[in-house]
Amino acid sequence: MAHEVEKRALASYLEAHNLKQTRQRDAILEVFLSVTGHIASEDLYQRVRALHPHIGYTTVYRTMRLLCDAGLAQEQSFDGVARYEVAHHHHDHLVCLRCGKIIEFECEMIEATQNEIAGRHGFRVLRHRHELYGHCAECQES
Amino acid sequence: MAHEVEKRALASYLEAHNLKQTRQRDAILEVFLSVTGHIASEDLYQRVRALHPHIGYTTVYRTMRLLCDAGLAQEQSFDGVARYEVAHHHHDHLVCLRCGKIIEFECEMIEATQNEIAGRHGFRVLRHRHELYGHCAECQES
DNA sequence: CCGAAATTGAATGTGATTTTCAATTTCACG
DNA sequence: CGTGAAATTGAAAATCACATTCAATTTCGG
Repeated sequence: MAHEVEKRALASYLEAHNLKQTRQRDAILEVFLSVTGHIASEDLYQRVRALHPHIGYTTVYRTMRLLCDAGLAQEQSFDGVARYEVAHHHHDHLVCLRCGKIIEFECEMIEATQNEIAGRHGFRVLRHRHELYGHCAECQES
Repeated sequence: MAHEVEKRALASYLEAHNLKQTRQRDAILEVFLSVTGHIASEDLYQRVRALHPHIGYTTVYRTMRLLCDAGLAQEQSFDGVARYEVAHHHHDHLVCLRCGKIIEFECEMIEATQNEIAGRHGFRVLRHRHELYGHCAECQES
């Protein structure tokens, strides 16, 4: 059985919050972790349903919120629909407007400059979003 | 009569696209330009309605889309509701999560670094969004 | 095994747009 | 000036994506 680490993380989050371990939550976590990249709730629901026809959209939706709270997932939104990705080191995104491809990037210098600018305005930054929209290499050719 | 430049810009956009000059469009442009900062369609509608009770929400909504197409307005969305600001030199935003204050900033170095990163991935950047969310100076005190 | 508490999921609600469509207005042309 | 084809308006209804309700079901500590 894969994803043991994440399953244990979820289990301890559930226990710590008086929540219950359920087949649905297990199944959704499993499917979510098996997906690479950024997936919309609707798409995730379709995938979950393929394996577990009895699981409803609401449960998928609520479980993703739970996984975010538990720190296992992160919500993004590039175009109005919420997408989830497996939580890992902070990064920003390059989004292709034609094919929808998403590339992650990170840059120490930008982060540092950001904080410097915020400080200049007396701001304390809690989070940020930095997205570059354009055309990826392949899409520029066609 | 104020905002002559913008009115002329709208007029030529309308003419170039076989669209028509109407009282509503004039009125909405006038109100929009008189507002400083970032305004939500609903708020703009309220302001327009105060002066022109006969203008409906739909028209305000559609006109803002038109103004965006014409390059006179720009749409932003920090929290799920669309906001419009007068189009001017590109900049990014600092958003206070408590009071909603929005501060604009720009940084040559970040822009340059962005393009450099995109280029490294073969991306051609068309636009971007860069928003820092946190607490402004005043809100940190309370 | 029991039962209080949490969870599920179908149905319904919500809020912000977005579209429909009949009535009205604009404006190029006669 | 009139006309009429094409664009616009706006009240109402539709959409979309997410969020909540609530009765039935499941979980799990004792």
